[in-house]
Amino acid sequence: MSQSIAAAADAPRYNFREAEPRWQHAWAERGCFRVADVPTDNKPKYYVLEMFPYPSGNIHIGHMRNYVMGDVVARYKRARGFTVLHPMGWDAFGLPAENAARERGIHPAKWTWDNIAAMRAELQRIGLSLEWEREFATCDPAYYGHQQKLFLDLWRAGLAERKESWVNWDPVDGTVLANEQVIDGRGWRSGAPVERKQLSQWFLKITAYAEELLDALRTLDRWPERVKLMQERWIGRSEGARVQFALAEKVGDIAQVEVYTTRPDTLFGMSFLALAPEHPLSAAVAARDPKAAAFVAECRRMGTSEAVIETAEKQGYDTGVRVRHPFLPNVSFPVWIANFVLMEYGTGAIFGCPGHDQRDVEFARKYGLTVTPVVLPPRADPATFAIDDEAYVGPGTIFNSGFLDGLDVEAAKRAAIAELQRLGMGRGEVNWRLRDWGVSRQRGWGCPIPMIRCAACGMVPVPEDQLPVTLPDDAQFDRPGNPLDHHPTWKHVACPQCGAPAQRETDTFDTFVDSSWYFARFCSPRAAAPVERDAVDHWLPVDQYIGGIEHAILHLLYSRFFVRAMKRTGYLNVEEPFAGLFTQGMVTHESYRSAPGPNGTWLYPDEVVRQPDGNAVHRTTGEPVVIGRVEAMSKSKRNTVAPEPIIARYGADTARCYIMSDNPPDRDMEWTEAGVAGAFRFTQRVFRLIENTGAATSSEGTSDAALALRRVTHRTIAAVTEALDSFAFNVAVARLYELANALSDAERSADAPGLGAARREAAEVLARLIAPMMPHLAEEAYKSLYPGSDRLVAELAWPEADPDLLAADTVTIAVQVMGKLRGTINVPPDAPRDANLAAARADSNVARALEGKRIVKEIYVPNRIVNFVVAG
RNA sequence: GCGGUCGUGGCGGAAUGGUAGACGCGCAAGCUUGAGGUGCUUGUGGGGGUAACCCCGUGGAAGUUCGAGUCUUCUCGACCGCACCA
Repeated sequence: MSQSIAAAADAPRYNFREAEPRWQHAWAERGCFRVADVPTDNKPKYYVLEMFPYPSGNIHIGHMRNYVMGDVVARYKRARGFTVLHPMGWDAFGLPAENAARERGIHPAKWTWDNIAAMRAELQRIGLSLEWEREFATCDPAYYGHQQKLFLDLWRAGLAERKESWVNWDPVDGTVLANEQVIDGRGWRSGAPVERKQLSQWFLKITAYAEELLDALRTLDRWPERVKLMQERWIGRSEGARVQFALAEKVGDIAQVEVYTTRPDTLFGMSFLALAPEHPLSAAVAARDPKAAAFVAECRRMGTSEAVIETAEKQGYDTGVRVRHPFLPNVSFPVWIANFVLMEYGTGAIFGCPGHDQRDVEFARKYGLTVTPVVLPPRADPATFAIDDEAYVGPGTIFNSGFLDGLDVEAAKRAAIAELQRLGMGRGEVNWRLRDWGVSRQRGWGCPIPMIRCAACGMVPVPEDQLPVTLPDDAQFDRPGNPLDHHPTWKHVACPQCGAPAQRETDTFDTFVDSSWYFARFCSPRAAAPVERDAVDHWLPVDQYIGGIEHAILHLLYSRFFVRAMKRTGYLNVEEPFAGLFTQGMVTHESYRSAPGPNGTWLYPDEVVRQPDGNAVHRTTGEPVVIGRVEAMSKSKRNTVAPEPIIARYGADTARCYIMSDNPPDRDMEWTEAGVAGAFRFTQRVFRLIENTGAATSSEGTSDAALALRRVTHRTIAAVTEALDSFAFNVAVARLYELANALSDAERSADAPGLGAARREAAEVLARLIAPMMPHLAEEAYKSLYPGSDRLVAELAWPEADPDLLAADTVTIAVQVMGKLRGTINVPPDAPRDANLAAARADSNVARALEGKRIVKEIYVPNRIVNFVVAG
């Protein structure tokens, strides 16, 4: 025993610094991860993709966690017999490159390509099973030229259009923002309060697919429920009615106002009508009423930001105009302009029913408008029921409502709509919260929109033989605004139709366009067309997509739209881009400050040393350090850990192992030095165990010890397989620890017949099962078992569990009395019920618990449990 | 406000309605070592007992069940998303 321990301690250490690059080289040389655009093998396909990175300059731990998860899946599926597509590229357009250009005078292209080179090298050191031959960057004309072609096809198909619209304007970035890019009324990047502004912009008609995008969510059974819910709410279907309200007298040439409502059943509870400040009638009133004009201007200045901050503060202006009630021609109501009415939703006008809408009651109470309840809650008394400051929005019976009286809410909705239709004053309507996708950006580092504005011909598409429209090499980024617009020559071209001097569109696409179809381009990245039909037909949809929850709405919804648009334009024929979606959690870390509160400066983890007592001090000064919260890694709090030094110190496999083993992949993971060290010990231990097994020999035959080890080995195969199938990477690693422990125990037991062979089998299985998580170590360990072989684990099939060895020779049955565990019995599997019950009763502890009691029922679950229900 | 997720040892976490705490970290004792940020052994939910064992225990309360961490209802707490959507 002591001899083998000594041997273990003296065994050479696994030299990952030498081994990891060597195996990476071997995989590349063999082309282990290369597949054809249109494979001719008969193996099933599997497309695994991680959300491609923005080339910011460095790979961070969050990236690494993302790509390692994808790599585990890719390597596992490959071993399971799939032909696996696993590409990587760069989401390379974006603002940081322009900022670098502005601040440091580097051209965005150089900055971006330099970052890509650095990050590619970092990724390669992780040992990911990526097919680098497919790599591309979206800032390459070889990519974005195809995007321009796609856009022109969408435009011809009526899925792209130019329209005047109210936009969210970021005054700091000087650009338009999509609704999705406005967070709490502020620009998602600049953080500046967003203003309302009317501009002519390019839009992609995602609303044309609103219903389909919503309905198809039901088919995405391998998507997280919460992502689907977020999309469902974002698309925002509502059923209601469009109602026309005639003005008592015309304002300008406006004679009526249209309203959208989900509560036509409460029309008799109306007490006012409210308009959005941007509504045409508001403008018409403002044109003749300076006070109204001032109110409208005030609303616009507040933009969306103030409105959010002062959610409770509703403000309105009584225009003096009145509208007639559709069902009560002799009754009219005041028309207000109100800051809480949104022009973008519905018709930009609402009818106010304070009794049954919380916003309306707040508005009515503030301005002294009438409140008439029309829905009577169950068991309420119609004579006394009243609304104070709380609207009643529950179910009930309609009253105070003429022909609707006595109906329940749903029946009244139908009846009201029918009556509106009969009167020609309205109709039922489905409304959507989703708006069209504004894709124009006033930026110089993005894909040019391939359109030309001609004074005579209007908007003219760039002829396809002139694609790609490339960015100028000499754009100047040293002043605010759009560099393409400033450029002396770039935008000046002849109109393709009439030849007259014309101007290019100087806006570029929202970068979300770039990432909305890259997964399709990966199928045939060098094709002369945007995609090669055979390739996308073969590979799409992506079988497993992995990325951050922050893209739950924007990127995923846009991609879902793009697949539909590309299907309509004949590029592909799938319904959805991503059949399976997995959203991984963030990587967090403790934060450190030199002193409590605002006096303390943030310290990097490298500067801090933890003391045995749990306190921390500064590495060089020895000053005490304040340990702060565990939170998302961020540059400002300096609580970041870079993969590079970790890999240099412990090796890629150790980092990979730690990342996968620490906790479930969809939860946030706290990065700790102790955790990495633990994983490092495991990698070294696995190597030593397998190395030591290489020479193990023993007598022929078999023994209990050998059989036991073989059982553990095969159970581990089954358990790891199941864990990997269900994304339970942490459980998979735990099972590998168990196998390593069993192998370690066997190493120390006396030689028994067949044990040497069982150890070799366990060692080989261990080497192959760790491969998805720790691929370099797997190769090195396998090589030590088969020194003469040139097979790579990366090319081997997944081990198969032997069913005979999965079946136990004895099972442990728990014996309960009244549901409480009183003992266990070890019996042969599938033993007869009576024998097991007898054995259970015979257990001394069980017998004691049963003493003096009468058994009234015996619960028996074969191979699992016995439960005696007793009385007395 | 609306919607959702999650509450299990000191910590990360396991657990098809069937032996709660696998596996790891940490900790403790011991062995190895010139040394230990090494290797190894044993122990480690709480309480009681020399022990065999017993009692308690998955945020809280109730329910369904022979049996609940798991299912149902309510409740408390943490986190996330959306938010004047008519």
